[in-house]
Amino acid sequence: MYSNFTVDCVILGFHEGELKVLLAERNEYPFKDWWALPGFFVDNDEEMEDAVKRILYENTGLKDVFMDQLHSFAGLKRHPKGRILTVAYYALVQLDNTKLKTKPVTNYMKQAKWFPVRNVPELAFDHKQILDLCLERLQRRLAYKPIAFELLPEKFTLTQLQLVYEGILNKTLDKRNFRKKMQNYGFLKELDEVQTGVAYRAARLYKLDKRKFLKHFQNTVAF
Amino acid sequence: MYSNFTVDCVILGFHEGELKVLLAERNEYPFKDWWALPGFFVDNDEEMEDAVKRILYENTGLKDVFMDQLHSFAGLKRHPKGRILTVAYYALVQLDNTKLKTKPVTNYMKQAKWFPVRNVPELAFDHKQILDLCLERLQRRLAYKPIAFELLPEKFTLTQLQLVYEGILNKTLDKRNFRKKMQNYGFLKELDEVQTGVAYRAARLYKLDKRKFLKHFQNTVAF
DNA sequence: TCAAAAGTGTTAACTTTACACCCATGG
DNA sequence: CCATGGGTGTAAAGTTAACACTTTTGA
Repeated sequence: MYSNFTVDCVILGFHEGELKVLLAERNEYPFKDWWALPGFFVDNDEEMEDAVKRILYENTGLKDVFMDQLHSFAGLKRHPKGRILTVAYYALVQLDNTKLKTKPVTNYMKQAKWFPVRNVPELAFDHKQILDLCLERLQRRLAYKPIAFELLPEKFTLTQLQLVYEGILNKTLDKRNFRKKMQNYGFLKELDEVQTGVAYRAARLYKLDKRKFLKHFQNTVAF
Repeated sequence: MYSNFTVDCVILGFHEGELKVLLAERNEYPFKDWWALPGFFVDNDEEMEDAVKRILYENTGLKDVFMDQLHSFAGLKRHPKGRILTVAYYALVQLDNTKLKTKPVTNYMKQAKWFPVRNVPELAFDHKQILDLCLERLQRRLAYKPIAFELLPEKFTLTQLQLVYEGILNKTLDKRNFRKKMQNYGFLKELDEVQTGVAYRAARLYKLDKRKFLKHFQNTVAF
């Protein structure tokens, strides 16, 4: 039994040097055949976060991902059938090649597909607005939440980390300054391992020390 | 005709060197006689922001105040009668002595009263959680939204401004450093006026140049 | 041996922090 | 003339920004 409100998910991954968002092609009116953020009604006896997890699983096959609430939208005209309140979330997944193939298992959508966040097709409802808000928030939260790390595998190189920062901030950064700053924070653990399978000099791998990260940023506000 | 969701408002003002929140004493079950954030069901044909404005007006007699959405709460157990989704907002008002007297005009509450934000009575529902989240958000947003200025009259002294910053950040700041920094930003207009009615040297008055403020902070993110 | 990306240091500009006294005013 | 808060500068420490070349590796 469905409640009267929905959740919509901005599911983000990082692939080929780009930030990507998972969109679903709708198979239902209104906006049939349009691309939209994955979302659906929350069940009556279901916690909102569990609905987000369910939608995430239905669309990507993934569980246990980082998520955070974004904003709620309840405009009287946002849905042609009358006001439907939606609570927007974002979720960050570790996209590798094995996870690129999506397999939507519901019948209210035809397919799901990853798009570069700054090059999406026209979206249903107010979903473009939701996506834009999400990107703006990520830029701010990047400074005090482990957002970049949730988009990367457990072990990563500094170049990969820099590319994620650049993708979210939508600008290029200086390599030396970036590495110096990251290493000075003290929450990166340098591993005794290097990349494998590359045709050039293999880069050192690092891990996030989440305890130190959170400690570092828990009280970071202006002044 | 009411919709099935509510808005709850963290209404904040600044008075006597302290950040204060307006609380309402409930006159209805559940939580009859408890203090709570002002809030109510949104009407079916009413925009959510208009509901917030309505509640604000009912509780304070004020219109045209700064407000912003905070977060939505939809826990299955947050309301004893079953899940009721609420969208929490905060609103910032310019509290002067003429506005301190509150006059709730609804019958679902007995009275409204201003409390220091860090010394509130036990609150109904999950309202303490909402208030705490609000204070945390304000600390972050203070750095890039004109929050402090919305709590002050149009013309204010630098000491008043510093007190607001201190109230929100919940710590004391160095007077010289604060003034230097604020004046360097360049968004304060120094007026040719000074305070009146004080028994000591009158302080210079300033105004916010909102255009310059927004320009200054529109692109402020880490790196 | 070449192509590709890894890795590395210094300097100048700017920002932040710490700190204490004299001044102007009204009562 | 005194109590109260208004107003002001400097130096040291820390952070950010700009900038280019050598090294390692696998194919």
